[in-house]
Amino acid sequence: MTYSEENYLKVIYHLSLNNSKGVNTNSIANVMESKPSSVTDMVQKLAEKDLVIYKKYQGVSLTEKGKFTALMIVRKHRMWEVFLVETLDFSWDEVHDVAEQLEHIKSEKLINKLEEFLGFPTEDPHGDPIPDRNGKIAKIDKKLLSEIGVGKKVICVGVKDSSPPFLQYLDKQQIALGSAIEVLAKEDFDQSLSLRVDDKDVSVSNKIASNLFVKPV
Amino acid sequence: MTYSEENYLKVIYHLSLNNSKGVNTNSIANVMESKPSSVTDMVQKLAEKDLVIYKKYQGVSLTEKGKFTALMIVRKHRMWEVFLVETLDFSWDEVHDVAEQLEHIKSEKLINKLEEFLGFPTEDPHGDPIPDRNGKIAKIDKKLLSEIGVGKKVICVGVKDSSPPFLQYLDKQQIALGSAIEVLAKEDFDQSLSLRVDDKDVSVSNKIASNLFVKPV
DNA sequence: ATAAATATTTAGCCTTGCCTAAAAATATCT
DNA sequence: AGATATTTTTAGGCAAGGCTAAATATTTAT
Repeated sequence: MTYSEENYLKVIYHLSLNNSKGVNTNSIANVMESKPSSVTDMVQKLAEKDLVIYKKYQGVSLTEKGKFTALMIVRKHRMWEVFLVETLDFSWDEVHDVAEQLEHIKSEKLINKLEEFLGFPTEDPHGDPIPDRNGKIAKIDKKLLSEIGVGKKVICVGVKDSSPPFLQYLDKQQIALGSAIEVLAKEDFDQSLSLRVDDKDVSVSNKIASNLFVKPV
Repeated sequence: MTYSEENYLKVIYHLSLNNSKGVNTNSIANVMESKPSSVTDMVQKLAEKDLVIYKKYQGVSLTEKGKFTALMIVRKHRMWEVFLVETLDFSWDEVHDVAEQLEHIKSEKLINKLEEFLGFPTEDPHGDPIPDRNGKIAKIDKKLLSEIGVGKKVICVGVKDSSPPFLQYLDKQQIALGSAIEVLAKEDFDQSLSLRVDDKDVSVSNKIASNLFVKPV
């Protein structure tokens, strides 16, 4: 399994979570910052190795084998993110690029020992679930903050967008995983929210609220 | 800098330590398990990038830039070995292959944070020195056990050969870094040694003694 | 000093993973 | 339904990094 094949499987996995149908060539190319023709090439190779199911013009989907492989890459990525934040004191907006590299290290023993050292974490620093060694993912009960009614109290449990600018914005507003959030008011005009976060009052746009996962308290 | 280029620089660095002259094509090919013609190709590319000095038929040597790059790879390799043994409980004969992968992770911040977490180690689990972030190596005063006279007391500080079979042999004989060794006798016939290791009496062949580094107590 | 042996380089080819441009299939719009 | 737009695939090519076989230097041995 090459570095490149692993990246394709990972991207196809992530795109499959939204699209219930086959993932199309174009969207893979967009995410990978490559060209549709390159995607066609690689997808045909992956199909020959029984990692994806592919019919011309019909999009791609993962086989069981392909899905498991993708899950093990996601597992490694998220586990390393925990390590970087918990053990090496990286901030949550700095870990992605390094984890993109570390996720390709091949050693089952390494990832399992790391998991043990970290105390069997079930979520990464952005609140995304970490697959266990069998590929099982603990389902997390979460909603978008934008869907929460006025007066409700919730706890912040994850981010949908984990780009550095968004994470840095949250840092600035002192919104973190675990923060207690109460929805004080919702503005009809632009769906912006007035919140009480821990002890502070904060106002956030609908776009922010649509990228924050929360769970009922 | 590609994965492959990094491996060439590392191999050239290690071979330079013995040969004071230029490193020859053949020996690089042997270590890399590739062919001399492939080495010629790559060495020409490295020369164009000012990482090595190369004249046809005259062997290769590292430039300052190439040497620093190689030292940073050695630094990462040995630092990760410490992490694997100290933090994740790998044994010293298991770490090499994983460290070969980890040494290519590109992030200065990562290696420096890791160094801090590990308490600024100066040697890896085999007693080899870890270059600091400027490429400086603490010189370690060490001799081969085979050169130590009868009656002398020394401490085991490193291994010359760090292949799993040799390391496992040492484990079996309970010889580890830090072990106190007294040379009780040397056999004229085959240069084998009678040792007292910590509290146990052990006999080792000259081949073993020629692969163990010790320092005077 | 020259012949034989060894080491190194060159030439030409292969695979991987990517690209552009052109062709073909599918989707959309009126 | 038919024309147009979009998406996808095919064809042909390129760079990296490797290979074998043949040519060329260098070293060693007589």
